[in-house]
Amino acid sequence: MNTNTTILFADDDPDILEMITYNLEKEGYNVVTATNGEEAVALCRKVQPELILLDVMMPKMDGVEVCETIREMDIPVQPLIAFLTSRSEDYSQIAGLSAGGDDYINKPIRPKVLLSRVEALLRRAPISKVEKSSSELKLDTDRFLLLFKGEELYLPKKEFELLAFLMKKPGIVSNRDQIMNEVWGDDTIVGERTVDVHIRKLREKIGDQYIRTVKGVGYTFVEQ
Amino acid sequence: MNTNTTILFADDDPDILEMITYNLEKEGYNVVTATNGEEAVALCRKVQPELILLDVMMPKMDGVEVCETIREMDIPVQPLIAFLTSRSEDYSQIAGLSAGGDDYINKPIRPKVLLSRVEALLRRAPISKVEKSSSELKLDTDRFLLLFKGEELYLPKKEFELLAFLMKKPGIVSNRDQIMNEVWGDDTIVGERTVDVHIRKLREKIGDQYIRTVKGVGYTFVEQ
DNA sequence: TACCAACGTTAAGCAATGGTTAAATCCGCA
DNA sequence: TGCGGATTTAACCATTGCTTAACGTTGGTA
Repeated sequence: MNTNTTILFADDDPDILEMITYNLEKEGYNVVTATNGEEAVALCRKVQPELILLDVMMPKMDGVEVCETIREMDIPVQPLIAFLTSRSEDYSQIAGLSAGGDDYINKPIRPKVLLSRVEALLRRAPISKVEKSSSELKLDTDRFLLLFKGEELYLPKKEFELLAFLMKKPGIVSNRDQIMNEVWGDDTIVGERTVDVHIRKLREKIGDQYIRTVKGVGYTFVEQ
Repeated sequence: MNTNTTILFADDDPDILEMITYNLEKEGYNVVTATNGEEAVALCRKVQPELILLDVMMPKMDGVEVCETIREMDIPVQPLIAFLTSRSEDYSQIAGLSAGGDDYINKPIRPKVLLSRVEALLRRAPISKVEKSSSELKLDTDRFLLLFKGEELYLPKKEFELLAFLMKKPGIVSNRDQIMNEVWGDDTIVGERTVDVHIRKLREKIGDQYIRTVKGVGYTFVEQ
């Protein structure tokens, strides 16, 4: 059975909450529920679920916000996140997935469909989920500071955002376009050398070993 | 770009085929198309795509049958499979996903939605991380590095892409035209000896035993 | 054996790319 | 408005990696 798998389910409708919980528990999953976004974030930190089912429209914090918050959280294993929504418009789907979501399930929810989907999501989750943050270097996005070898280092905004972006996907190579879109925004156009200069300033502060250049491709954060 | 990612797209409607192909290629994916189920299965075996987009209703063999056939195939890496359908009934979704599909996309297809979905699927795909192959030699396409006898080896872009291309179809002989089209692109024309030189540099780094020359035909990656 | 085509090898030149630096500009703030 | 740090640009430099050309080697074939 699925007794080792914890699913966090967040929805503001108690009827749906109850129905889905019943169905998931019948399959042997551990289910934890939240009725608003803030509760979902708190519970995620506490129980560290494998999968989160997020209603998009919720009080306090909507699903997309919750997703973004969780994706920036410093937790050992990032959960899978699937959105539930009755809105089927394009923009909603894109907003959800680009916020770091893994799937999108339309309301009204049919238990059997949901179970199939949950199964498919978990089946595909990477097996080796031991994601360790480098011990010497930690980013505190709330306080906007960098913990480097025990000391607190305040970085300028752009440098901080650039480092945060790279650290979000350690090991994965991001190209200049991706970096500029994410850190500067789609509408801002800056010169080719701008990124380099910020990379240089970061390397000046934290050393060369953390950011690797992949020529012709981009940059990547290297875990130590 | 996504030049290392091949997507097989199967649909019996040539208009949809063209539109989606255009959009995927714009993002840099390699797209291979089929107009019926049997063709899809044959092409899957041949090109070994990372992702297959399957129309559910097709002549000869429907999408679900294709999926089942592929999931039973003995290929080095099982592709991700997503279904496309205009039927949104429950039974169809469940049939699709329990046949071993990874996702379900409703028609009518909106290009932007599809691209988000494709991206989300590939982002999380365990198979695209470390290419399964000989124990001594592993390619990590996200990190742009080669794991060779336990050590990390950074290869220059072209060498990496060339090796990735060959390793994608171990045992299958690729001729120079195929290699140049895939690694260099259709529009770039380089001399005959260029490929040889890159092959040589690769052999210098990983030894002669992995890449075999088939005179008059091309090169092939040899599994150890 | 002599020839030819195909592939291998080498080194050199060149183009692309990123690194570096300093100066200019921007921007918030008093 | 002027200051100071942050950001961006521009110009130049260094390095890497790509390509080519010239020549060497091999293996098949008449």
